[in-house]
Amino acid sequence: MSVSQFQIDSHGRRTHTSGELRADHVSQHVVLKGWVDCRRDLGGLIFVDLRDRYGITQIVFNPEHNAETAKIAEALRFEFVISVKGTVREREVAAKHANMPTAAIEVMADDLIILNTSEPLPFMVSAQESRETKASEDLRLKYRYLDLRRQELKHNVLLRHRVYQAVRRFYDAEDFVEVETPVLMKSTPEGARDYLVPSRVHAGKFFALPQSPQTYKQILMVAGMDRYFQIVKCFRDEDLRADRQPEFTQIDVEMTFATEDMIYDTAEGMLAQIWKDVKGAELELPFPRMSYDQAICTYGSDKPDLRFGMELHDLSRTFKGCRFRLFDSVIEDGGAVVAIVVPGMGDTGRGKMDKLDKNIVRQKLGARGLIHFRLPSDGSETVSSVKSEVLPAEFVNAAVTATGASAGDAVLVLAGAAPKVFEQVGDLRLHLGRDLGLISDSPDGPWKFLWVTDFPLLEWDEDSGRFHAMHHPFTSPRAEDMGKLGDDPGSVRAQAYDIVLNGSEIGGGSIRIHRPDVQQQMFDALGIEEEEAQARFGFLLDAFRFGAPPHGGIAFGLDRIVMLLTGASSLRDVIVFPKTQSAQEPMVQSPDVVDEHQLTELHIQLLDESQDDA
RNA sequence: GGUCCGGUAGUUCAGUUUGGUUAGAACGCCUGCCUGUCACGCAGGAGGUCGCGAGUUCGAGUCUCGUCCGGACCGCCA
Repeated sequence: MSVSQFQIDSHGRRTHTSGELRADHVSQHVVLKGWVDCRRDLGGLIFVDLRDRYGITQIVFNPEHNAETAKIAEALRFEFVISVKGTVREREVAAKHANMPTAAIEVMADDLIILNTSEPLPFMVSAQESRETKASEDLRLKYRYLDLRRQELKHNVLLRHRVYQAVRRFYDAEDFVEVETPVLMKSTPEGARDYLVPSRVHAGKFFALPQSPQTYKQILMVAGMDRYFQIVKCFRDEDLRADRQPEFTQIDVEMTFATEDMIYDTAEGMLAQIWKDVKGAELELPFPRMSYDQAICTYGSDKPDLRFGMELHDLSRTFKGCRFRLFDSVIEDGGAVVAIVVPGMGDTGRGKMDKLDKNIVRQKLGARGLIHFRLPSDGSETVSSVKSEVLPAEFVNAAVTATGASAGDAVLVLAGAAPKVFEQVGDLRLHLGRDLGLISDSPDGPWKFLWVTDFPLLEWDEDSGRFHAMHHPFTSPRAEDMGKLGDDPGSVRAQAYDIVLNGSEIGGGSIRIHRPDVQQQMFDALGIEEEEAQARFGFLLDAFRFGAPPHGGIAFGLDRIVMLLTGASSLRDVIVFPKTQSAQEPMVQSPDVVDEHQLTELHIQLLDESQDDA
């Protein structure tokens, strides 16, 4: 029989999936349907691993059992779609993959129907190959439907599904209302760049895809919805990273009459639900909290990775008046001298240290240069990278004491302007943590959650010469700092918080402003003119005039959460059809050009390429 | 916008340092043999615009310039 011949599926519906047959199914007659994961043709006997979403079952074709069926089976190749009618039986020889759930049995085929054939594959899909594919990501994205058949990606998709369900179950039980907010909204060019959608009906006007449903969810609070959540796509037209996609999914939450503690409780409850449902893990609640200032001073980051120690030490006082010019000048200018203690680095040679200095500290971190004190493990005298004539030994020893370093450790020191030098040492800490194998990205944890609280409300932007909202312009200042908004905006703390997991920011939120006068003060501090504020956010200011309740909320990066749960190294592995780093989608090849006609309808005229530089 | 790495058979790579015969390997594909495999085995075969374009050279996969694509990072991401 020719393979190309059209086959009618006379087997009827499948009786089982390829993942569920066990020893107690033996001697049952079954119908299985799925893909040929692989085929082992021994000349007479043919073994086929039949795969579907649920698992793999071994099918045996034996010419002595049914010659005609065995003959058809010779034509089977990778990824053919087949229907098999047969009898479950115990395996004569123990399976080599005894850990496979269906390893105890096989199906002796009585009949085989080839439902569809497959051309030779651009890359291997079969289970053995798929644990760690060698295919380039480019190719995998182009043939994403094949990539998604692989164990790893299939697992990620299914896990992501369980996360959605856990989230919905939790919020529903907590009386939250799921509401869909518009995807076509208006551009609010504060922050990230918007994706714009031209309006056909209104010449020269544009919708924008939401960077977040922020203003809508606040208005839902004004509307009395009380508790809202949504699993929602958000869009940002910025450059991509391994953990950044132009369209991504948020778990968006807002609560009326919320305090920070109420938000923390609910968020912790939701995360605990996810971890319980997906990992069977009980998270320890509540999560620890740390202020933004403390995070920067202790870890040099607003998203500290607590999976390992190596905290920062501010040695500015220790080195005060040390006569080492670099330290003295930095301290005099209000900068800081910051150190970390690296265990096991006390015997590291000068060459390696210089390499670290050159390749990492100077090139990658852009810092001024690494100073180090090594404490050999044999307890001999501390070796300083700076000669004692230049930096007296008493100061080196004081530094060693202050950091608590002991034999076998190295003390690494950077000096520079604060807070930048803290961040640089923080990056160095992360680099070394990874380098020394102190960080494990295993999907089994450990899970180190942390709330980072008391973020600054504003940050100074050198380029535009004005303050920017660190979170967003609707974030409420702390009540006690409200008075400083006018004279000393830089020192105002916000009621804003981030939730950090293993050094990744997986969510953030704030208590919002709910009074028009405070919102106006905030716009003033941001240098947004009244007219402009009215044009951009008038609808929100209006809403605040009609009994807006106090409210606050949080949004989680669902993709990042799934990425951490799966141990994936890239967001692209947990998104079914992701964009490449250049924000394109290789399978459908978007974005793409459109007809002149379509453009005309949208009142759009393209600039000449040559005018691009203008 | 910038820095760095990569692009050679359907796929993953070697070959580029030092330019020189017919560009190799593994997997996949095709043919034949093979009745207990599970990375099945054995034998044979087909398969290449060395990303693209210019340049240097007697001669370029290899050197130079440009360009496109992919990736990591910086800037950017309220």
